[in-house]
Amino acid sequence: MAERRNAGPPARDRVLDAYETLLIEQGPGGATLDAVAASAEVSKGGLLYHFSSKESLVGGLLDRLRERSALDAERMRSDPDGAVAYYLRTSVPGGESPVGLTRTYLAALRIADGSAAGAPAREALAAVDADGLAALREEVGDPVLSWLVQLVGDGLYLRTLTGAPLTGEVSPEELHARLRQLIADRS
Amino acid sequence: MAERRNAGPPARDRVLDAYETLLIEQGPGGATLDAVAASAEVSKGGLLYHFSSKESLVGGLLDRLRERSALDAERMRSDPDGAVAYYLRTSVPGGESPVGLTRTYLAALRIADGSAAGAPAREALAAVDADGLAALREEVGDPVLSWLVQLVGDGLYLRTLTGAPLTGEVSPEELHARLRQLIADRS
DNA sequence: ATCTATATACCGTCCAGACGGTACAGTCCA
DNA sequence: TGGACTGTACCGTCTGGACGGTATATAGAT
Repeated sequence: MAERRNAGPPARDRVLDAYETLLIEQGPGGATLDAVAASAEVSKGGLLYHFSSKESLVGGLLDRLRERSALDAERMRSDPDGAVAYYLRTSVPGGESPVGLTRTYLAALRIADGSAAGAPAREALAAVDADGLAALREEVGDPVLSWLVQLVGDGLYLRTLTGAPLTGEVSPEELHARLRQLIADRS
Repeated sequence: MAERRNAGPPARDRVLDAYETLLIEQGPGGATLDAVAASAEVSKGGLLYHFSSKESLVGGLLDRLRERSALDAERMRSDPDGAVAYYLRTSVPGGESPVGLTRTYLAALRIADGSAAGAPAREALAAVDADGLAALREEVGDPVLSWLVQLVGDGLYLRTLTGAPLTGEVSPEELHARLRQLIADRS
C-alpha cells in the first residue's frame, strides 16, 4: 500500500467527513465537489478517484449511515443504563456521539428531498428509524410509549437542524427524567 | 387591478405556492427560478417582476411563514377542542391544514441551512416554534409537558420531511390519546 | 540485481451545461 | 395611458465530470 501524503485518517474518510460537515453547515448547495475536496484537503481529482461521481459520494455517505446505524443499535442494546437512556443521551445536540450517527443522520437529512434523487437517502433514513424503534421497543414494551420516546428524540434532532437554541426554560435532562418516569409508571 | 390571464389565484401567490412545492418535493436544488416560473405558469420575466431576485423570493416565503404562523397561533387559541388538540391534529401529514402553515414550514426548513444565507429562515422558524410553544403553555401549564407535546409534533413533522410512511403499528390517533391522557393526569 | 509492467493513490486543468440575473420589445385588458 | 405581465436573447459564474499526468509500491521475468 502506498504511503499517504496527508496526515490523519485516509483520504476517503476525510472526504466523507468533509461532505457531512458541509451538508450540515451549508446545505446541499454548499456541498459542491470543489468545496468538499478543499475541505478534505484533497484535490478534486483525488476526490473523484474515490467517488467517481456525486451520486457515488451520496452512496458512500448512505453506506456509512447504515453501518453506523447498525453499530448504534448494538450499543443501545448493550448500554448499562438501558436503550432509552442511551437514545435520549445521544439525541441531544451537545451530547455524546460514540459512533457519529447523529452527524451522518443530519447530513443525510439534507439530501433526502422528495425527488427520485432523494429516494435512496429517504429509504436509508427510514431504516435507521426502524432500527432505533425496534431497539426501543425491546426495552419499553408499550408500543405507543416507545414511539413517543422516539418522536421526542426526533423533535430534538429537528431543533438541531434549524439551529434553534433549545430554549433554556426546560433542560433536556428534565425532559429525559419525565420520560423515564412515564416508562416506569407504565411497566 | 388588471384582469389576470391565467385562472386561479394571482400570479404572486402562484409563484410562492410553486416555490413551496418545489422546495418540498425537490429540495433547494430543484427550486430554480426557471423551474418555479414554469411550475407557476408564469414567465421568468413575470416571476422577476414580482420578486426581483432569489433572495427576495425567499423573503416572500418567510413573510408568508410569519403571517401564517400568527394566523395559526390564533386558531390554536380559539379551537373548541383546545390548543393541544389543534396542534396535534395539524401536525400529522395527512391531516387538515387550515392556514397552510405546515407546507410553508416544511418549505422553509429546506432553505434553513447553517450558513449565513440560511439565517433568516432559521430565525423565522424559531419564531414559529416559540409562537406554538407559547400557545401550548397557556393551556398545558406544565412547561415540561408542553415542550414534550411540541417535540412529538416536531417529530411527526420530521417524518413528513423524510417521507417515512408513519409506520402502521401505532396510529397517530392513539398517540394523541395518550398525550391528552398525560395532560389530564397532570393538571 | 535490474528492467519492465501494473496497480494504487492521488493532482491540476479543461469544458459543456445550468444557474441567477439583466435587458428590452411587445401584448393585453381596464 | 399604464400596470401586469410574456417572450427571447444574452452574460458571467459556477458545477459536475472527463481526462491526462505524476509519484510510489509491488511483482515477475531475465
